[in-house]
Amino acid sequence: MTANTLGKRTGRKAAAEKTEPARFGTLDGMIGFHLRLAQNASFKAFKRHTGEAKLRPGWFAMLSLIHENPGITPMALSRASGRDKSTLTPVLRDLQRLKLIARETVASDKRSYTLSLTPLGETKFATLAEHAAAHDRELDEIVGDRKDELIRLLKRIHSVLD
Amino acid sequence: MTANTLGKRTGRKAAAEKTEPARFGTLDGMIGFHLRLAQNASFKAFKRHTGEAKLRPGWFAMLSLIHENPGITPMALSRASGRDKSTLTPVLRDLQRLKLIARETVASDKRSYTLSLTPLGETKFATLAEHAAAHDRELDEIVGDRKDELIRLLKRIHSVLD
DNA sequence: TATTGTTATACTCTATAACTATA
DNA sequence: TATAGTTATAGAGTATAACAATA
Repeated sequence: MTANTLGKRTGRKAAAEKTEPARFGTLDGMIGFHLRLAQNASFKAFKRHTGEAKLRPGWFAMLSLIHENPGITPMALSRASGRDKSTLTPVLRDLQRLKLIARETVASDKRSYTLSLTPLGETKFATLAEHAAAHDRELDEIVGDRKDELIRLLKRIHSVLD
Repeated sequence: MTANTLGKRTGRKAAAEKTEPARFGTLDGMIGFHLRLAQNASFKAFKRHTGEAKLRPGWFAMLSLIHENPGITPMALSRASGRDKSTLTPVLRDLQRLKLIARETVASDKRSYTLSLTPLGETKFATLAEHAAAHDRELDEIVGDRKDELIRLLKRIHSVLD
């Protein structure tokens, strides 16, 4: 057994893997498989970038959508983020506990309420956006000039399948 | 509030959403965000295709890799599937309990063992592969002739980041 | 009757750390 | 010392179903 002389380097796999890679077969031509691998790798990289800033992965999209759509309701947020409404409750509770978002009752519908970022939330969002941007720049470098093409395809997958 | 007259159609969002969509802002240009949405949509579609066949999402890649690489060890499987070795243990236990895979001790290293599909495992794999292929054909239709390009980009994201 | 938001519950995928038995 | 595999534990993301309040 060829020993691996390299230690683990903060979440990335050892560079010089001596064992020959496995064959992927039909898996190699499957979009779904590579989608999962890429998303997982991106997710881990995102945590590397934002972990220090105490940014929970699910938070950034929420803060960003509320920032862009002040007065948005949880239901609209659910649709925009592609997550079930029930998954929003704990996230919004956490964000409010941290005073990053504010809820306001809406006269026209007493069941619902509107969401907006507090000044503190805006400040925090700006910081988080920098980290997220750094992450996405890393992705940008990888895909190069095919970025628009890639996003277009990913959007289409989401909109057609979901 | 404009009422939505359409019922839910097995996991897909209502077609004619009357509420105007939210603005995405910078999120719209972020690869990571769309990667998550696309992967999630693909995952849900995969479950729609394979749910009847009792195919747990994580199983197909495992069976496929063992099928393609008979005699592969758990560690090699871990690297190939992009999952930590500790996450393989319960999956392999389940697959063995169902008599789909077989373990064999390897003389050269008593710590490890090799994996292969049983005849039953091969049969089951063939069935599952059909369902998975149906799913991927759905993805193929969506991306059209950009499939190779897409897979190339996804592979690069995975290999560079992980 | 239908919808909004909450709660309860559960499932999947994933990771880290500590452990054993080897190497 | 380092590696293979297991176990224990935890966290993130997600979903469904039932519920109360309101539309």
